[in-house]
Amino acid sequence: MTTILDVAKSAGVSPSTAKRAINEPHLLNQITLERVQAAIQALNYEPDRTAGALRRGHSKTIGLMVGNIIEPFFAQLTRTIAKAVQAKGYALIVADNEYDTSIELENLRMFHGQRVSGLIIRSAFGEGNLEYLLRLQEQGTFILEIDHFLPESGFSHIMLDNYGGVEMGLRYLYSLGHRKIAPLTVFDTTKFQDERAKAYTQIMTGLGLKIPKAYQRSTLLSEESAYQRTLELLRSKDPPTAIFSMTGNEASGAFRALKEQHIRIPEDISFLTFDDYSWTSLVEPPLDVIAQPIESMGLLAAEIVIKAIEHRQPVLMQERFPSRLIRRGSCSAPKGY
Amino acid sequence: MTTILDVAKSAGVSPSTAKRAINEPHLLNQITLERVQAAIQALNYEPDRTAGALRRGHSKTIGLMVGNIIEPFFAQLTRTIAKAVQAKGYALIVADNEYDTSIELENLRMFHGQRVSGLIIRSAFGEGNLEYLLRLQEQGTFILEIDHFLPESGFSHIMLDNYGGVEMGLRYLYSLGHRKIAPLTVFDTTKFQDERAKAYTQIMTGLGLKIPKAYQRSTLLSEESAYQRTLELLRSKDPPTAIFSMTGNEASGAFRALKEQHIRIPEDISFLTFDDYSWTSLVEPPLDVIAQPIESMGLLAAEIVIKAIEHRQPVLMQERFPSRLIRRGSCSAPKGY
DNA sequence: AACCTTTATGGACACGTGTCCATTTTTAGT
DNA sequence: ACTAAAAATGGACACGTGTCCATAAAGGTT
Repeated sequence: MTTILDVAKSAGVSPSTAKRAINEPHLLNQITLERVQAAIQALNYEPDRTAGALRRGHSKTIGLMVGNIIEPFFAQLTRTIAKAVQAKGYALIVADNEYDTSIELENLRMFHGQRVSGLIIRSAFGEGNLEYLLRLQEQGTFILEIDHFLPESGFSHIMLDNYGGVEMGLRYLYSLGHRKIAPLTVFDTTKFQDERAKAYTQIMTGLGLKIPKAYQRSTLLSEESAYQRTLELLRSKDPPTAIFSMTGNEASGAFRALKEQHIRIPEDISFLTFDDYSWTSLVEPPLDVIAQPIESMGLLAAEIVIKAIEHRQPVLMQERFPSRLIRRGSCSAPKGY
Repeated sequence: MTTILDVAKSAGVSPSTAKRAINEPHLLNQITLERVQAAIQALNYEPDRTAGALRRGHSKTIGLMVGNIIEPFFAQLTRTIAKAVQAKGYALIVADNEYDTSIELENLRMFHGQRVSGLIIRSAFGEGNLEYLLRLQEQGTFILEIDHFLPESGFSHIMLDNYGGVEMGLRYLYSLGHRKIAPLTVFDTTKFQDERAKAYTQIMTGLGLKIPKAYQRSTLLSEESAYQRTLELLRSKDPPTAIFSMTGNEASGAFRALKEQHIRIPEDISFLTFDDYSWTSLVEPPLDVIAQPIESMGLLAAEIVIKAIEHRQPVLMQERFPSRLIRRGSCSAPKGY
């Protein structure tokens, strides 16, 4: 493996000078600089980032932990962040926690071992790893939560305006005449309540609507779980006139169930979901969705993290992004309204 | 940052002994082992993998370069591989080349700098970076191509049996009575021909069918490109009776175009595509697809790479996976057959 | 020419681990 | 009790870089 020493020898300069050609080229005499650059080229020299990481104390690497890379929300986030941090000379290490605290811990250990410079995390529910995260932060790793945050952590975070999104959705359905609106979401009993579930409860109450027990059972952010839940809702003795899915992932399971049961949308039931996934405009009818500005969130996340690392001051930024309602035809007035 | 020296001191043993508690615990006296483990726990010690990487010469890190992480095929591959390599103590660094050779080169440099132990790559078209890859290999990085390979590279690879898949699809459409079958795919003019495009040409010819010039224009593996291409096909004076999309990505654009033009499937045109993406069963009609065993391919990829790294012998494995035809109702006999 | 400043270059060292070899302690065999 | 072998532990060093400080050369001022 060629090192900077080989480059220096080949260019006839000292190792220090050779390194400067890479890190502080403006300090070098033009002629010297070119000679070193030629040597780098000729030897195909590429600085060993593992050595740099050891010396520096962190690896110019960003850890990204998401719920599940397969979900388009996370896939797009991953792509945006990967590109943005690479442009700044950082590499992206990805892992997913499958919404499971113990898997998350495994991955946090791995990130710790890799001495990641920063960490962007969509943490699993529960406070399980807060302690570990705080320790990481203490050791100088900048931590940014995204899409979800632990209320007591005090980390920077980037979030959708979940309350606003749910409110927009519920008011929309309400204005169409719906009163029996069932959510597909996670009702967490711990203090780390899902924001959308909480907003649903608050806003429904604010609208003077009551929430039957049957609506408050959780799904698990999974397709299968939402599929089952939807079947249950349809079978209940007082079925909803509208279903409001809080994630695109759940929407897919719910839509499958509705289709299988030959429920007509929106004639029999109205359907609204978070996340403007590309399939939502391909199905019949195309779905009304609440779209998240995923790319903007990813770009800001990358920017904040890099800035915090390079300025090495404790940055605190907690940002909310607005969502957008896209109407395509899956919601209408309920029957007999 | 606590190091193994701190652990050793705290446990009252030498650094060598402390390290052995992690790397070769079977060599230690039970009592000593427990004492060291207690110290590790108490100090929250996590080995610095950047230091290990420097000493070892590679970073126990796998680089994964895909075309575009957003495509479900790559997202699922990423997830499967990430999980599998993490289980073996490796971290996964991801990057996508956007099917662009120069972006790919950037990322290869980054992987090189990170001293990745192995590299799994879905290379961009063209031979642009073959030289760089060969140099990486020479320096001890194991390289595995996936989904696509450069014929002259001699790297290990994991591929779908593309010929078999295309043949299965074409024979299926042929047996239904179709003779005018238009493909959505990349017709590459270089020697690095896309396997599916090549197979299409060969098999159509073998079936005694001729391929109009209009069918041989490329799409770019993108939704938008496939959308435009489909519109063109519909407008042509002798439109096809069946469309065969060679990737799930293109299928989405094509389906959108067909829907927009109010083309009935399969009454007006039959539609078949590679990739069993989850939306394909949600649309009307549900689509016939040729499914790839993505998870099996990912698992084998991870296994081969890790094995090659740990045995550090030059492994050569070139493996083909069969695809599977799933019929759901988007193909039928052409009109008037 | 003497001095100071600026520009350009060189050298020493530490980061935390893995590897290799040396040394000490224990066990087994007689 | 003595020796050889096995088990357990210890120590020295190198990996390639970034950082800090030292030195040399060039330019400017009096």
